[in-house]
Amino acid sequence: MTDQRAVTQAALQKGKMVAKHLQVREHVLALIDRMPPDTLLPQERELAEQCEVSRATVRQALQSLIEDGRIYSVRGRGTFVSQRRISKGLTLTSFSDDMRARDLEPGSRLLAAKQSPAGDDLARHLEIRAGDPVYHVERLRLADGFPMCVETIRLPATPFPRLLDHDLAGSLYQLLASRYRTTVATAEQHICARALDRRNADLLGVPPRSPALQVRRRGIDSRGRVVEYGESLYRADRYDFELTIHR
Amino acid sequence: MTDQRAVTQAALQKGKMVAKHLQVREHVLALIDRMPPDTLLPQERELAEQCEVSRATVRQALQSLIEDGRIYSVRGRGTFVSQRRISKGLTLTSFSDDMRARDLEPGSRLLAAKQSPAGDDLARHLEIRAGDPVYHVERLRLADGFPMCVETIRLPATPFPRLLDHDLAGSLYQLLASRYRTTVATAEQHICARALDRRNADLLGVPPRSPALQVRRRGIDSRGRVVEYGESLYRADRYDFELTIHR
DNA sequence: GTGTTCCGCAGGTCTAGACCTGCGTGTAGA
DNA sequence: TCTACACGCAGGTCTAGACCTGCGGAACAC
Repeated sequence: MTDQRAVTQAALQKGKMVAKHLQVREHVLALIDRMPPDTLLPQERELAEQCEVSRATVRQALQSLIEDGRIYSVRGRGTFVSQRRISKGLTLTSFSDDMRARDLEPGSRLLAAKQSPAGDDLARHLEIRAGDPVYHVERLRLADGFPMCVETIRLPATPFPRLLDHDLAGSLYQLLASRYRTTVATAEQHICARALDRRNADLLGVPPRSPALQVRRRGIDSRGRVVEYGESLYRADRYDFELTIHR
Repeated sequence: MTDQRAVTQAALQKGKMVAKHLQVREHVLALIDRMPPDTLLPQERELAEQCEVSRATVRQALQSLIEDGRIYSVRGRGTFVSQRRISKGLTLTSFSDDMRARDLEPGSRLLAAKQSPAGDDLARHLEIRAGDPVYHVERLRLADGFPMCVETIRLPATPFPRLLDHDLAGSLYQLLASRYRTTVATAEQHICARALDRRNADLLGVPPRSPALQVRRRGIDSRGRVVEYGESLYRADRYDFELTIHR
């Protein structure tokens, strides 16, 4: 299969082709798209032949789909299409993605953006030293133009020089990824209910003391460094948090 | 490596040996146990030699550790030890377990237990036919003797004959497991904030219109059948929901 | 002093095979 | 009729290689 290889490499160099296991993944996704739950998929050896790749590559693709809950496999029997249950909340998404998944157009209004030294509490959450410089970004997040949540994010300033000079209206996660090569790999979230104070109620356009969903989030990159500590207050009447947990 | 193979197989047959990739995993876990964060691990080819396995097997082990957040890898540089964190996995726990994890003694006061036919809405949630018999169990859940949440659970009656005859003060999940051999394998949860009405506020011992965390949960067993559909209203001042999500 | 280029390191992708093991079924024996 | 065993299917594990690519440092050039 040396020719095949040469073709792949050449294409990859031109940036016009993706890894084979991702191609197989797409192929299988297209297959299961028209299949009812619990339908038997072609066996791994067959898929390998169809896609002209080795079985190991097929297995890599299937593994990723299993992790996504799209398919499941039973030893000795085969691989099957999963029940089509919307399992949102498992994936780590930005506000923008989250809104788009709900068929809403995300928007943003910057309320504040400043830099100041960290207090004891904030330093503990961000795992930095008290007094280290920290960015504070506060935004009113909109869905189809209507207020959805008030979001306050704090980031350690040192790893992200001149962050506040960028456009802060869009996805912060995207900015961190494109400008600073930092991805939030893990997030610890605390969810609780709160009554809105006057200011936040006004911002969200609801009466004071209305209930809100408070999500405190600590974002951690793949190296285990804390990159953000944020707090979001969602309008209770417009937002709920969905998640599916297993075992 | 045919001898090695024969040994492995013989041992596996006797049930005295685990898969090699799991052995490698343990090996690496032992290594990183004495290492500070961001320490460089031996390279994959070296580990393969140390453990006398192929590089693919090493990679399988490392992959599982990356998914667990124990290590991270940087292309072209190597694999490193992650920051040490206690990641409270997204485990499916009962109220009782949940409270014990918070060092609180779980309790319960039965408010209602009855059987009635399912309406359209409830039937849809439980994936049964309208009119099918359904148990309704309402309980005030206590932590160290103080009200923590009001919980309403509905279960299809058919799979659980004489459920209401049992003691309903303890863990319902435990009852389902011990008496009916049914385990909730998956749960879909919707979390939102609510203002408490008069009745529930009284039950929880807070002023009316106080905010509460509402958790609606659909429990599904390993065969994909809906086992329960419940709704819990937690006192916002005493409860928050923690979860860690990975990308 | 400051880019720029080159090179080596180490992880990422992929192959073509081999063998193991759980599961279901079909068939033969009790 | 029912149990037991044999067989085949299909996923699970593993090997020994090959080549790609991002990263960082060193050597070189301006």
